[in-house]
Amino acid sequence: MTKFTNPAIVQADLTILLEVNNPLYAEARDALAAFAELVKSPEHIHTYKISPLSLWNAAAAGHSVAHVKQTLKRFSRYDLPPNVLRDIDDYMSRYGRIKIERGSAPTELLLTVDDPMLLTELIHHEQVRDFLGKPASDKSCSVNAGSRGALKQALIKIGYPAQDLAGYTPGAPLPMSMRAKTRTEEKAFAVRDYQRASADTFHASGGSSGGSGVVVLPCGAGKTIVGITVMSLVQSHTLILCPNVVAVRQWIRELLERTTLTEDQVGEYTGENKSIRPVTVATYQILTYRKKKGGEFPHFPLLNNPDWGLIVYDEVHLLPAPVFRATAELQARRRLGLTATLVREDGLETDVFTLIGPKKYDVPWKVLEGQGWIAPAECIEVRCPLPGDMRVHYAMSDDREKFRMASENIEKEALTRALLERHPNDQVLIIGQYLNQLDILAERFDIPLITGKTPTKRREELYGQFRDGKINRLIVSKVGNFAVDLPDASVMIQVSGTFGSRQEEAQRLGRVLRPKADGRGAFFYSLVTADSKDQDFAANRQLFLVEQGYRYTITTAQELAGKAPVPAEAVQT
DNA sequence: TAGACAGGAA
DNA sequence: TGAAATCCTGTCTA
Repeated sequence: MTKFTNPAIVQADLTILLEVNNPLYAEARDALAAFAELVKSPEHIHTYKISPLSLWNAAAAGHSVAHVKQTLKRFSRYDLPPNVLRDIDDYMSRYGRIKIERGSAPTELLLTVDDPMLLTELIHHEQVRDFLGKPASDKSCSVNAGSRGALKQALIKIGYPAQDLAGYTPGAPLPMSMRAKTRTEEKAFAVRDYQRASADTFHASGGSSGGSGVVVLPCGAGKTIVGITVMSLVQSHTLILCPNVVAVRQWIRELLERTTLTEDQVGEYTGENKSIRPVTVATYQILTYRKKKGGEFPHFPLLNNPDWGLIVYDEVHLLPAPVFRATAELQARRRLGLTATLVREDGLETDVFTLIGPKKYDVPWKVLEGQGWIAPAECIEVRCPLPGDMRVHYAMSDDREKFRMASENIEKEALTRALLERHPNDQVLIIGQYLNQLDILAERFDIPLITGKTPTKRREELYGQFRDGKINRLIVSKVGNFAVDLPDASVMIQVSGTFGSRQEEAQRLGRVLRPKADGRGAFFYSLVTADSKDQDFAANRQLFLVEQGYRYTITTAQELAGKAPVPAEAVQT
């Protein structure tokens, strides 16, 4: 059936074109998010892509083939191309055809399939056969000891993701529960509905299939609480891995504040402090540390400690490759990945899916905004041209130089000045990629600058002043991407960003999303050089946020000069 | 014995 | 694609 008012055009190459200025746009966007990925988001028509992985994630989340097809039909303008229906059938039905289950002997694992032919194929497949033992029946076959992770990786590589139902080792028991009030301040706190729901879904979904996977929530939505709630469900010794030391300390603080765990039960395992306790919080880096290139990993035994019944991967999108490899060996432990943006720019999404687990739960950021858990935000891309005398030079430069020139465009200085004047009383963070550029801005506007070289003491001092409102402007370099202790602001001005990292943009927006006491919205300005590499990469950076329901207003310096800032509530889509 | 700092890694 | 940040360890100083 053809319905010309529908917003989507589904193409035979598994891409979907979605018309933005259509009454059904928002509904279609939210429905597509379950099984397609946004790849381009120019003003009028957005492009989504259906991939095998996006379909498997959907299947793992419990969406049926019929549901996916139905969704496409509902929003599609034209009849669906027959091959698209076939591909959806084909890919999605593969999820669940191969299962890994517990055998009759305690440690035995079985690979089972729905069709003897498939088993024959696998037993003879070059990339798979080494992980398999003797056939147990015409539909099952033993799995070589220790090959659970490697087998799953090999299977997904040949297009057959395995459903892992073999369950988990319980780990050493650890009775613990959440407190009703925080420990030191005795403030009452309750686990929010979506936090409870993500923990329950992770822990319980489908019986033995529960217990490994990823929960996706924006910064400030309380991912730590999700982790802690899961711990209180699992009740076993737990290893928590974090991207940096500040995050390690934060976890420890939260654990002590919000659970019945005591100091002697929670340990820090970092360069500074190496205590292993029933709950141990470590950095990724200490695991990947090697004395010299190609040497051994002296801290790996921490991972293999048989007591862990649960391993939590904080910011799983930052997981380094060697930890992946180690995780392949840990498939019998429950694994919880936490992240604000599941996307990885290095294409290791498949490894996350296979070795940590499928996406178990996510809530579009806009939904949390609607419930008041995060502040409404307006995203504005402000474009400015290169100065006239730079254009010839720009035209003659190679791509690398072009990006740098466009990023450091001197016109951004005037633009920043205009934006600062526009927000005289707000807490404003300026964030950028190049120290040179930030140095110049810091000097021009007399604003303190924090970079990687700034000693911790000075950082804390400035963060503190900013938090108390003693200063209301701060310039930060890439430190701002990772610093969990960065204070909240209501306005962020991004003067330059990396090549096109979607997760970076999301993390940065997350910084201004904490709900404001007066209920006002936040502003996220991204300064971009018009018609340049900068503009191309900015478009890529925005993808994840557009997928989450944010709309970027594109404007110019001149347009901006004429308008007063609009409260974000008034411009919500 | 804590803190500061340099150097190497990924 | 490149720049910048982080972490861990070892060494030196107070």
